[in-house]
Amino acid sequence: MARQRVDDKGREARILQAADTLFAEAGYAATSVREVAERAGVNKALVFYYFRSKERLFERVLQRYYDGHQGAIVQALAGAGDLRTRLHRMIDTYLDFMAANVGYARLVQGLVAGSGEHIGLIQRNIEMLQSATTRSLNEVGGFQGALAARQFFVTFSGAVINYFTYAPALAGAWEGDPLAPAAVAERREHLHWLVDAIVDRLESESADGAAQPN
Amino acid sequence: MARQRVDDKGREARILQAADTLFAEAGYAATSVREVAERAGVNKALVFYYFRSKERLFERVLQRYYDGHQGAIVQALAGAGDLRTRLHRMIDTYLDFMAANVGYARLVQGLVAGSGEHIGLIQRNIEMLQSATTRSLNEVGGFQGALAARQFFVTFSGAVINYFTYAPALAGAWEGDPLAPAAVAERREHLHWLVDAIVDRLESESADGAAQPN
DNA sequence: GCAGAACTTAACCGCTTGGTCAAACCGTAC
DNA sequence: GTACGGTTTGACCAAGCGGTTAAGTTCTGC
Repeated sequence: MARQRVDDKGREARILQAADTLFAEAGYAATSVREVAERAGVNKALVFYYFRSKERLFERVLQRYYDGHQGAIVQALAGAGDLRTRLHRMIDTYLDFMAANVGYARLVQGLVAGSGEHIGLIQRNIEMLQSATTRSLNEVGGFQGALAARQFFVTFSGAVINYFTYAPALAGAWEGDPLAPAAVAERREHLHWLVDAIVDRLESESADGAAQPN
Repeated sequence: MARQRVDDKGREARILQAADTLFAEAGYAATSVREVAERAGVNKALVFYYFRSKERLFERVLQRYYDGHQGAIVQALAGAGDLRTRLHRMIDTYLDFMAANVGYARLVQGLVAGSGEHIGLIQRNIEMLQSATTRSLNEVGGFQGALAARQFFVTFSGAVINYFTYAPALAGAWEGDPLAPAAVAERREHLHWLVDAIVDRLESESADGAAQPN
C-alpha cells in the first residue's frame, strides 16, 4: 500500500517518469541522478532508495517500454488476413507504437549506438521481436533469399524507428515538423506503398516459376 | 613542418584516431579525454593543446567522416544509367561506405539519439545528403506521393545505417556475424531486390494511368 | 498509544570529470 | 651558445559524479 500525499501520486512513479524523459533526451551517460531527482522534485537519495542504482533505474525505464512493445507486436501478429493485410497491420502497429513512444525509439537507438555493457538489455528484446516476426512471416512463405525474413525485419523496423529518431535532425530539411500527424500519415502511406511493391513482386515471382531452386 | 619521432607519425593524428574509436564505441558523453589520451599514448594536456576542448575534438572526428561521406554520395550520384542502375549504384556506394566506416554509423546514430546540443552538427550533414539525393531522384521522376523522394531517402539510408549499428545486437539472433562479408552481401542482395520491387511498381503505375491526378 | 516498518532528508564520501598552467624540453637559426 | 617558438609534461583545480549513512518523519497494525 503506497503512501500518497494529496498533491502527488507516488514519488517512485514520478522518478521513473523523470528518468524516462531525461534518458530518452540525452542518453544514459549524459543524464545524472541529480537531474532526475531534481526534475521529479525529489531528494536525490530517494532515487537510490527506490532503485538501488542508476543502472537499475535505467533498466526499469527500459522494461516498461519492452512490455508495451512486446504487447503491441503480439497484437499485430495475432489477426488473420492475407499477406498484404497482415503486413499493413504490422506496419501500422509498429508505427503507432513508436509515434506514441518517441522516447523509446531514441532510447533504443542510443543503446545500440553505444554498445558498451547495455547491449545485453537490447539483445534479448530484439531477439524476441525478430523471432516473433520471422515466425509469422515464414508461415506465409516467400520470405527467402534476398527477402529473408530477418532482412525484412531489419529493413522495416529501421524504416519506422529511424523516422522518429531522425525527425529532429530532418526538421530543417523538411517543410514542417516530421512528427506532426500529417507527416506521420505520409510516412505511413509510404511504408504501405513499399509493402505493396514487395507483395506484388513476391506474387509475380511465385507466378513466374513456382519450381525455382532455393 | 611537424616534428616527428621515429616511432610514431604525428601525435595529433594519433589522438584523432583514438578519439574516433572511443567516441564510436561508447558515444560522446561516455568517453573521457583521459581515455582518449591514454589510448593515444599521450599526455592528457596535449589533447587540449591540439584541440582546445573535448567538444572540438569531437567535431574534428565528425568532420573527417562527413567529408568522406559527402565524397561517396557525390560519386554515387554522378554516373549515368537508367533509374534501376542508378539506385543500385547508390545503394552499393552507401553500403560500402558504411561497411568501411562502421564507427561513423554508430557515431551518427548516437548523435541523433541524444539530441542535446550536437543536433546542429548532424543537421547540416543530413540536409546536404538529402537535398543531393532528392535532386537526383526528382530529375528522374516518379518520386511523388507515397514515394516522395524524402521518404525514400529516410527509408534507405535507415535500411543501410541501421543494419550496421544493430549488428552487435543482432549477432545473437542470427547465425554468424552480421558484419561478415557474406552477411553484408546478403544485405546488399536484399536491398537490390527491394529497389527492383520499387522500380517495377513505379513502371507499372506510370504505364497504368499516365494522367493520374497528383 | 506505541512498536515497527516504510519513507524522506541533509550532509557527507571518494572519485572522476573537463580544463589550466607554469615549467621543461627540443630542434633550429643566428 | 644562446635566444626562440613549437611541443610536451606533471601537478593542480573546482565542479560534478554515483552512492552511503544516520537521523528524522510519517504511516499502519495492534
